[in-house]
Amino acid sequence: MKDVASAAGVALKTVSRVVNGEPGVHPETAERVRAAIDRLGYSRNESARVLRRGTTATIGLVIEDVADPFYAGLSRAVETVVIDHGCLLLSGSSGEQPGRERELVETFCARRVDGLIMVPAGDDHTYLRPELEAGTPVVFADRPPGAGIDVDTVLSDNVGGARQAVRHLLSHGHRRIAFLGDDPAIFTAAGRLQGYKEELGGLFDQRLVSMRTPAPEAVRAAVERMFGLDDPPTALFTGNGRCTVTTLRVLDGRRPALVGFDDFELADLLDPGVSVVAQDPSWMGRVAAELLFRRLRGDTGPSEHIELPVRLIPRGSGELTPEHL
Amino acid sequence: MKDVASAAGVALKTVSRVVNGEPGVHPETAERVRAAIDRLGYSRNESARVLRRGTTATIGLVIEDVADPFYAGLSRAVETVVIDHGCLLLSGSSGEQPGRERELVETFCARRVDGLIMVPAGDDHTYLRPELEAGTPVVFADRPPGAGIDVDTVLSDNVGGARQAVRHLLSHGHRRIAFLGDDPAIFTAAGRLQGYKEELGGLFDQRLVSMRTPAPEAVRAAVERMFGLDDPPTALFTGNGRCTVTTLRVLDGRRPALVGFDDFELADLLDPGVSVVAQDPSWMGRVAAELLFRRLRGDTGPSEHIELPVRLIPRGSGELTPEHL
DNA sequence: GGACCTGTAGACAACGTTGTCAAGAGGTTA
DNA sequence: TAACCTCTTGACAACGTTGTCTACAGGTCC
Repeated sequence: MKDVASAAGVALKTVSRVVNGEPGVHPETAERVRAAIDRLGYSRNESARVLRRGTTATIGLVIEDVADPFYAGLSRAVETVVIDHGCLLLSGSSGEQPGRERELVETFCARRVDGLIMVPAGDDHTYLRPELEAGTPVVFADRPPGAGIDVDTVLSDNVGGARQAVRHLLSHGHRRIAFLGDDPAIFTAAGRLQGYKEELGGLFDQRLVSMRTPAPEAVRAAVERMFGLDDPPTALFTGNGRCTVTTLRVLDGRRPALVGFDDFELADLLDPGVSVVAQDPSWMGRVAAELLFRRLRGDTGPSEHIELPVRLIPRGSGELTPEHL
Repeated sequence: MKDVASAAGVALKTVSRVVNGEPGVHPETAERVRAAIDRLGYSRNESARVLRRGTTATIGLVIEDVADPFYAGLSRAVETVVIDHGCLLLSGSSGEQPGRERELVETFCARRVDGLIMVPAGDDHTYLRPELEAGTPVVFADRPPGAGIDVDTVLSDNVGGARQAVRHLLSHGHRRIAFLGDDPAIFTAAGRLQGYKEELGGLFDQRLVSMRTPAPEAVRAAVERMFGLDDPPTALFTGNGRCTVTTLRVLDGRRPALVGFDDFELADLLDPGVSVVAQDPSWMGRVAAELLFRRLRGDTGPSEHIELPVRLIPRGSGELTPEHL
């Protein structure tokens, strides 16, 4: 900028004014400055600007894994909103490790992001307190913060969605409905288990429940165990996209009725089509990002807790009856 | 930092030394400083550090769309390498729009990213010249830069992969093999078309080729047209993941042999399993990122042009014979 | 002609770091 | 005792912006 100024024969501040489109510069002078800028290939140093202005126009996003389609969709939506607001997105994947989550958040904060959107991996977020007190808005998506932290949150209706899935299977005559879910330490998994239990009521049977990381071997073992029972399940409810896909792989010819939580590409092309309780990751991302920008615009109302509805999409697998087996 | 210094009763510079783990600070003093840091919840302002040091420890990544599984996988791999090097990742999706690509790159450069990895959307990258001359390393992934720009590039073997696919279908007795690809303005699509033509030789028939954005209606129209011919195709080669999936959707009962470029989740669960020529997006991301960091460590050798091999995975659909129809 | 605008331009400090240099305390060597 | 070294510490400038304040020229109003 200094070079541009001397090249154009004006003061530093005048260049600054031109670059920022501030008024009070003679058109002719501005033209001369712009010419010098082009000639020198100058581009403003954002770090200095940030330092001076105190705002980075950068949002941090912490998710579990960009390579997971659910979070990829969420990311894309967040990114779109962020860019529409003239900001940039720093993102990182926690890989479901609380330590990594915290590292990412702290790194983002050291870089003075204006705001933070996170899908937490851990359940202790007291480390956020200094940032929150410093006024950095934070929005939690998909899962709520741990105890003692109250911030804006955007969740899916996990309990309701699970109840809907189970009700659907019940209405098709099933009484032995198994649940294959993720580790119950994960908020969403716990909520879906709760909905499953609530809707099942007296039909609940602990032997038809398996909650663990959806690794192929673990799921296979659980499925084998359940189908080896005297009264095996006639229907399955799978707790998330990964569980659904893994389960489909290990079913291996068996054709129980099945409803999965989370939609996934090609669910309609399988035979039978896979009925799912669909979340909308883009919607979640958009809502979270917009909430964040409302805070950045100065909204200081009490923290919001939004629950997005989910939608059951029948495609065949969830409409199979016990007689079909 | 100033506050920490006065709280600990030392000079600014001493705090700086402690924060950066520089030697020459008495352990006792350092302890006092660390206590003050904890007490005040201080965290270093990275913007100021960047301004002073001139390096941002930030890498920019421009891709086509994070929500596309191929780019999501690539992103994740890049992110991992970047974080292992103590840097952060700024990312953005161009949505296949050259203008957006350029905006993203320019914004990243204004923020002084240390390096840039990009999947280009446009074919004119002369705008990168000032940055390249300023010494910012850039790596192109998946597609090469436009004319006049010579930088490190990591591509898949598009021509070879297409030849492999076509050879596979030929070897199963097919002579009427259609190609459903993306817009040939896209480098990868053009390369795959070329491989298809080369391998097909005299069997090439323009009527069996459709190259356009894989929108459902367009693909459906192309498929209907081809199957309405007097001598319809007995096999299809689809030019990328999106084309493959869309084609599967519109085939609607017809069962030609099929090989797709790009692997996708669940390809094995469809009936028949979908044979594909698989790229490895993680590998591409990792290679690109490692190349970039080699440049950042000072490697100034001539620009590298890496071509990653692809692998044909037979799953059933590509092994159907014409007689099967 | 003086007071008062308005439009344009520049001087200067400040943002929070870090690199450079200098200085004081204390010990060792000649 | 002087000269020299090491260890620890601090003063200060600089990074490239932008906000604030001031200055000047020219016009308008009384």
